[in-house]
Amino acid sequence: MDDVKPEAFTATLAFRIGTLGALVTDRLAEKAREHGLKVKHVGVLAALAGSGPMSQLELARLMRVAPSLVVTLADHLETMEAIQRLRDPDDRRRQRLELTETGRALLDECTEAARALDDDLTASLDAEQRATLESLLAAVAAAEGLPA
Amino acid sequence: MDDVKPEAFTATLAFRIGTLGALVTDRLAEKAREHGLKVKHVGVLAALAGSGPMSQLELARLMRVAPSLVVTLADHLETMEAIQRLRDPDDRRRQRLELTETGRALLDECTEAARALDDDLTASLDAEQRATLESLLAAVAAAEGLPA
DNA sequence: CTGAAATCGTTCACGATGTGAATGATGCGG
DNA sequence: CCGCATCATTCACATCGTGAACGATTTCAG
Repeated sequence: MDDVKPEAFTATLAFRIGTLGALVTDRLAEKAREHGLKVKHVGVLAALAGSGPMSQLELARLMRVAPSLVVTLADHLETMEAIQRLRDPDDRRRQRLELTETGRALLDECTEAARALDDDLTASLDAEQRATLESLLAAVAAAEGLPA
Repeated sequence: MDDVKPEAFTATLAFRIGTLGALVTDRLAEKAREHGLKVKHVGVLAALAGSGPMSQLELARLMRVAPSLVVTLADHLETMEAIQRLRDPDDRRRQRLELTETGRALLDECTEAARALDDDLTASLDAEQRATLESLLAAVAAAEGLPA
């Protein structure tokens, strides 16, 4: 007993998900860069597509990010005309962020790129295993209160 | 047909693994900080424990990190007496990094913390689902050439 | 109605993290 | 022995995100 395996730490879920997450995010960043975006920009587009228009503060909470960061993300997306920034007439402190057609198209392209990445990642898995993995990760993500 | 779901991007494996990875790494960082370490320091300890003593360059390649970063990581770990840095007598350019007893103990504590985190993450899963998830992630990680 | 307090977005200075380009020391091949 | 590769180190730098002000607006108590 008490025979601790040397690889115990790297065999941990926390370590595996962490390192895999970093790897995957790097690759996703490359693809997003081809469209002039960072990963978080795509996160904004996805949030707006998934939850509809919202204020910057709502978005900040959803993305678990400082409100000041949303400013710069929205700035860039607005410049690209991927989103519209409208003062909420009912509360003129709020900026209502809304996806444009351009933004939707951009998101679709990034989604396509992400799917291609998925295919690559799961190349060693059969269809059933892949579906299982997706389902289990979705469950864990949901339990942690992550979007979608 | 062609009815694209709004949540298509967030339902992607790439996005899920990426965001989950960030979340998990943050939590792991908190635990590591209690021991005076960053996550990458623990990565160094784990690598040395798993693959045995090695040079800084080997470690840099294993961790997919710039050699200059290994310098500062090793500096800190050496100060804590978690590793030993010995000039390789056969090739005096190399620094042979080796885990000390202190380092081993530190790694064990961090592994324990990671396991606790794992339990938390998989609280909504039964034992079989958790084992399946671990196995599938290990397969994906292995296919991407990640350690352990 | 009015002034105080809260809310939202914005700006800015800053810390934290990691990289790539020099540099110096050492090893190796002709 | 000399030229070149390799390893570790230092350092300047880019990137990323945060938290503390601040101004504009809304809300609410009295």
